[in-house]
Amino acid sequence: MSDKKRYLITAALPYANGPLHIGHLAGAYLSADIFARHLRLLGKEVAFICGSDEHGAAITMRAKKEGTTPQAIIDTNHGIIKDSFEKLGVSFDIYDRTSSKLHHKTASDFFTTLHEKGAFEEETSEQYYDEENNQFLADRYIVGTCPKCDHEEAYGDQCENCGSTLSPLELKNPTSKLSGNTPILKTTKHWYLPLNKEEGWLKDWIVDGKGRSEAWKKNVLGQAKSWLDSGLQPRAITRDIDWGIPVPLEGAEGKVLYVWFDAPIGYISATKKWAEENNKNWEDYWKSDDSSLIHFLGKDNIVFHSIIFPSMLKLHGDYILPTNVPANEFMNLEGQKLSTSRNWAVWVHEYLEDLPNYQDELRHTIIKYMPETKDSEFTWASYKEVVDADLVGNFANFINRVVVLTNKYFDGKVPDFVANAQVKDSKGENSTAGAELKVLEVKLKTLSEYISTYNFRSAQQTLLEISTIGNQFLQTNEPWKVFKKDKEAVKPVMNIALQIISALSVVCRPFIPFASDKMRTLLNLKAIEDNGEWKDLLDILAEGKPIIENEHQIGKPIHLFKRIPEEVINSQIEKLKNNQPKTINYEPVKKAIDFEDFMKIDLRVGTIIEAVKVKKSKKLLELKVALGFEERTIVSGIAEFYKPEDIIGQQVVVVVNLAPKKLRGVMSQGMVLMAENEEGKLDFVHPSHDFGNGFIVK
RNA sequence: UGCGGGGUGGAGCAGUAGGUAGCUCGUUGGGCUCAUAACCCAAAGGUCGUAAGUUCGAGUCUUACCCCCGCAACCA
Repeated sequence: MSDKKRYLITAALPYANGPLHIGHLAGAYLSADIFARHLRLLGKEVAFICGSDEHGAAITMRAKKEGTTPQAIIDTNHGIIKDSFEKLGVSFDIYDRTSSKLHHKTASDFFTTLHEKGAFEEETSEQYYDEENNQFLADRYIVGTCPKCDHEEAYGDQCENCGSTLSPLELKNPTSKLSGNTPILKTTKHWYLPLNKEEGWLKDWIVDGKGRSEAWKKNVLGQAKSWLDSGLQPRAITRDIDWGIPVPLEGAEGKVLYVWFDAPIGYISATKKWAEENNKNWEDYWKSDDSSLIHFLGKDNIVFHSIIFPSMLKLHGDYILPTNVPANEFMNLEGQKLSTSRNWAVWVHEYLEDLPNYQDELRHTIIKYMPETKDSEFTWASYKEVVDADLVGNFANFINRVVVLTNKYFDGKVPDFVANAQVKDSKGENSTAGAELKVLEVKLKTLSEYISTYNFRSAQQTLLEISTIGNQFLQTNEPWKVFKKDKEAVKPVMNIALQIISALSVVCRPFIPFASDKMRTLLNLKAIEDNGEWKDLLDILAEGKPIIENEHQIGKPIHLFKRIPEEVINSQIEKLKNNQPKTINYEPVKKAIDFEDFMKIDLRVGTIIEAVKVKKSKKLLELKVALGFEERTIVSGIAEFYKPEDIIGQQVVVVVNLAPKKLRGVMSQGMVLMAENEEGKLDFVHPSHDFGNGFIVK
């Protein structure tokens, strides 16, 4: 860890078009929270910044679809998200929003400064415009016929049939996905950030590590490098929509800053607001070499935080560059990708409602399975397993044992610490109280080191090792046996055990803050103010002194955690499976065609007689279809839904006069008709009774 | 197709700078009874995706291939 005086920690701004789910927590917020809490406990100056990202076309479209306003959408979601973070104990110093006045001004000024420095390029071009919706169309909202392979549903940026990269202007018969109409061409002017000019120093900085004080994670470097290697392109930073921050230039009416330009500036405006409210100077955090800037995010945001935002900061001047960009990969849920549209997620606000006061349990499980190096998975079964084993059996049980024994034998008073008193260590070897305190000190340092180097899973494991050692320590010393014959000999044992749980009450805080508070109450110790308590602990231990004083009176035993009943996880799994997609987007009806056009298509009934998977492809099956008068080889993209052996004998409808087309090296002579539902699942279209082959369908 | 990540005992994962293969859960046996049927000890179980190469020595480096996941659609 770069040992700086001040730390500016950001977590990616959640997009306010939906609530928060566990994937978000796993991606950025819990790691950031652990990191920030740890630094505060070490007595560092910390600003932990986040807020809602509230601009962008997706929000306006959602508003249109739901018949409401963008403002209403962001107000609702900002409220839910903010509340979820608070209740879960994510300790932002400020959770701001990009629709705020201050942010508008900050982003606007930032743009102006860059513009005055001549950092942008202007370019006028023709773009498709949907007259019904009064807006320019993003590439993905235009479909048409591919100029290369005549596939009829190519997108504005790419044809999924032949894989070629396209521009919307190349498409034949372009159609707006919004209205189904043919869009018109309009000229429009946009400002571009010429990232290609920044390549030089970015390479030095990212690839060679020039001017960086910390090693970056492998996945982050990999992503950033691949962007650099493929050559950076100028990126448009303005858009023709009416929701966002107006471009502060003459002749730019009706244009706004593109969200990814305005969003990261949100970190700056939020810092300003926080500084104002707390009597601090925001520039100390953003413009001083004493400060370390660390961006936490999920992998989809790597390019913005490693390349684009640093370029913006550098071009603006005065700003420091990020020390590190610790990005996590993605978390899956019960074997499947999290998906907002399919409602396949554990929503944080729903979790908090269903399982109130189980915040630490969720935090612990997500940290345990945090996708630090690769995608990981959350299952309710593992949630129960981890809570029962780690939190109940190991952690809380150890604390409970100590508290019960102390109450039983010494009326809840801490017996005296004697440094050279004889005790057994966790392995059963002879040791002294002082030596055992050293063992604890070493563990605390290891734990601290892991957090500082972004190894949060290892850190959590180290935390649990401390209570494991505690459990072993009790086992080898057997105070319940010894007490019967030698009360004095039990005193140093219980003292050490109490030292350990006192330390735990502090160092567990970044992970399970609610338990930390309960432990302080239970032990009758001063409430933690997140201000150097961990450092104090290490200082005391370094002097060989005990953490909790002799004769200190602790409270009565309580259960910090409870086992998760089987019914709870069953009902959660049930709930997940019953979730239906909330909205269905029906494809717009295509343009009318003549009867003659329709009759050009020759459809026939056939039967699949052979099926094998096409090598090197995941979607394609090579089928042999009997059509009566002949047999055809047809390649069909159904491998994800059907096993080859299961579809032999299946009757199908085939387009027999479609021009042959080579797919993955196999010539396909026709097309099997399939119905596709909103999840993209495919099913055969076929006669409802066994029918001969080769007959016409009309 | 381009790019990123990965393939390690039954399951889920660690393996940092090449030198006896670790952890959690599960399984089996034992111990303890202070504790939330929690805790502690021990055992069984792996040719580290495949093939070749570098090396005295490779899970760890090189090359080829096979397989899985993700990003290339403003969902961390």
